[in-house]
Amino acid sequence: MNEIRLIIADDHELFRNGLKELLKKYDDVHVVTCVADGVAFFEALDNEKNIDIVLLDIGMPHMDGFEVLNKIKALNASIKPIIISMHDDGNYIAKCAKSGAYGYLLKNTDQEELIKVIRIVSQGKKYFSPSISEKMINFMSVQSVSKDILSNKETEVLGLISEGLTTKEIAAKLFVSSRTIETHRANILKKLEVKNTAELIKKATQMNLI
Amino acid sequence: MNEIRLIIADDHELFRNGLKELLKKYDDVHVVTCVADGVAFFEALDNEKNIDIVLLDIGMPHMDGFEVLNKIKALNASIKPIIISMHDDGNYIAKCAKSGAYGYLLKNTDQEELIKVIRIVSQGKKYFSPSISEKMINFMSVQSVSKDILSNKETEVLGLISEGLTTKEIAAKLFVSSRTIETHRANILKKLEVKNTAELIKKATQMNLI
DNA sequence: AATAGTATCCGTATAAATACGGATATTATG
DNA sequence: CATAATATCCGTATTTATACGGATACTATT
Repeated sequence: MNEIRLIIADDHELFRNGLKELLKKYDDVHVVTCVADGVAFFEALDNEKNIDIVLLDIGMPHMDGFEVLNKIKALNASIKPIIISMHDDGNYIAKCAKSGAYGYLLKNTDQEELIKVIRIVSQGKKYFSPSISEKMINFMSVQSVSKDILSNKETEVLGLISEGLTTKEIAAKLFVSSRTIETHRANILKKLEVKNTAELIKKATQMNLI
Repeated sequence: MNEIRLIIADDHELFRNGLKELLKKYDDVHVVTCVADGVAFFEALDNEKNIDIVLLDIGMPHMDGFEVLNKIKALNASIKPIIISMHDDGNYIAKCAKSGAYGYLLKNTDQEELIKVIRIVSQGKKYFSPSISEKMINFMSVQSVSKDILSNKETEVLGLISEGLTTKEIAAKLFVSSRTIETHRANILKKLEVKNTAELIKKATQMNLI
């Protein structure tokens, strides 16, 4: 029988300890240690090896869950993070998915769900429950209103800008004068209510325009 | 009994007609019309009113599924698109979710799943099956390797750049000389292997850095 | 103690972007 | 048909960004 070794990272002592007690019931799960923030978590990770899973709270002091996720990802560590959050914002969920979370649970999840996700994730599979996925998908589509504020040409120019082409290069590519592209640029900035290229690309990305 | 009125948009005649036949079995579903591409779809939409759902193929000539999705979204139409695709790339799935799809089915889905999704979506709810969601989530986290290539200061500067601040403004904000920020900028461009701000912001977004 | 990485600063120069203001031909749209 | 939006073009001026090359002080790590 392979024991699942996990760490609990949550700044609420009661929750942390409760969770630990609760997991004692399951023979295949061993809570190696509990920590109260991201910094302590990485210290613990240095001492303990062969950790399979971390149950990770998002809202922690010092180094929050997002930072921990990103750092784990950067470290290329084999530990698989499961987020335990109070919030079911699609925003949060999508961020966690992007940052490499293997699961996302709400704090009011029932035990069956919790142990189920732990077991699935311990095998290296990701699991986001249908209701969580739904929240995320809804969020993803919320953004972006109108692709229509930009004209076709403007959209085309925006695409080329985002690829790093300069005004001159774009002009050459589209067989028009640089002044034309400059005008397009100016109009795009105006329409998206931004003041320079950096902000433009950021906003366009958010709006799903490129 | 509320009849579900739907349009089928797919460039493969056999598939289109087969689907239509198949849906005849269900009394609550009425296939209003079938079209072969996006342009024809919008023409049909002009003539027929009260369409609830469109079963939408991604790979169509003239105007493909993505474009149709985006246009529907822009129109703010009440019609709810369900994607029927041959591909289960997380990439495609995520794009569709972003573009407002209400469902995503593979072409080898079984009938039960199809009619189930149609009925769920007809009530205004989105439905992406667990296996489809999983593909998408896996894709989302694939990107981004190292937050570590940038130093702390560089990351900070990058964040401010992405908010549209100029070099001078950033310098003032961080109480250093403009030349320092210029150097940071140059180093960031070098590290991310891009040649200007536009490309920088795009790449940073993809890498989940901002 | 030495090395590597980071943060800070400087000069010179060119290229590119942004801010004004104005104009015409074509295409949609009411 | 008239109006509005679009794509195209132009000038002038200023501000920013990018490309070179070089330097010092601090920190952390070997």
